[in-house]
Amino acid sequence: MAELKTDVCSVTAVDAEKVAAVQQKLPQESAVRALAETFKVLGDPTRVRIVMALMMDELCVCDLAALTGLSVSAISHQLRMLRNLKLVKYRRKGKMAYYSLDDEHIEQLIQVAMEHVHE
Amino acid sequence: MAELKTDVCSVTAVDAEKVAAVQQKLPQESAVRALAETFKVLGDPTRVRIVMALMMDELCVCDLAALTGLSVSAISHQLRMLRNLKLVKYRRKGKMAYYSLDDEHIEQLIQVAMEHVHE
DNA sequence: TTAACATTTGAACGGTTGCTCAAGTGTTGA
DNA sequence: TCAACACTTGAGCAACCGTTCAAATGTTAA
Repeated sequence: MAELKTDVCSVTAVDAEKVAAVQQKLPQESAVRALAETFKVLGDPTRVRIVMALMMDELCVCDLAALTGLSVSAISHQLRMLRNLKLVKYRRKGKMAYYSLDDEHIEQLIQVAMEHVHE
Repeated sequence: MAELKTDVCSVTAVDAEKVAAVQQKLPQESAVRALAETFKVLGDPTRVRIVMALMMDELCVCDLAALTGLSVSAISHQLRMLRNLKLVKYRRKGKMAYYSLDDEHIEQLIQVAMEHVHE
């Protein structure tokens, strides 16, 4: 009865119409992955602290290290990740690298998530 | 010159005033952790698909398994996580368990994150 | 040029995560 | 009562993550 590629798991209670309708409206693979990546990068306490700190001020790597109590190296690794996902940007001034947020949506995300955790 | 507990990493370029001001405004440990947990649970393609599917319709476990191509067991494990974080709820009807979203903020989060990934 | 320094990078490590498989729970209908 | 079924749960395993440590990069100032 299952027309799709897998009847490996022979589920009989599937509401095929509903599933087909929903499946059609789901964004494609790549969009889902990009969405998950964005959330994942915010899914770590250290990176949340970094982002929230940068919501308040522009800060250099060692400021962030002092703020979090972590090593400069650890912070740099995390900043690279945030940079790759386009959540933060930085400007160089001599030896220093001053980081700030790159996207106004990020503050919104933090805001809405705060409302969720506060029930 | 560093007055705090660790001068392990003897950073000299820290802007102490800025750091102190930001640190004071950062939410406390537990709030940061709760925030990160919320993002982390959305930081996986399978769970994103589940949540987006539930934005469109109420679905049972095997509907979601069919939708994603994963095993019923895998879906159930993920639903437990979403349940624990209060992102989804369910009602029982006989043998079936029908899942739906538990929090209107989740849809907002997905919405805002979509705007971010679409540049 | 050289030393000092802010930052970045790569390797390596323990801990975590997402899946599968097998077994368990509880409901339905014969 | 019993088998079928929808779902849940626990163990186990490979892949991934966040940190540290050591080394590299690139800038400043002597």
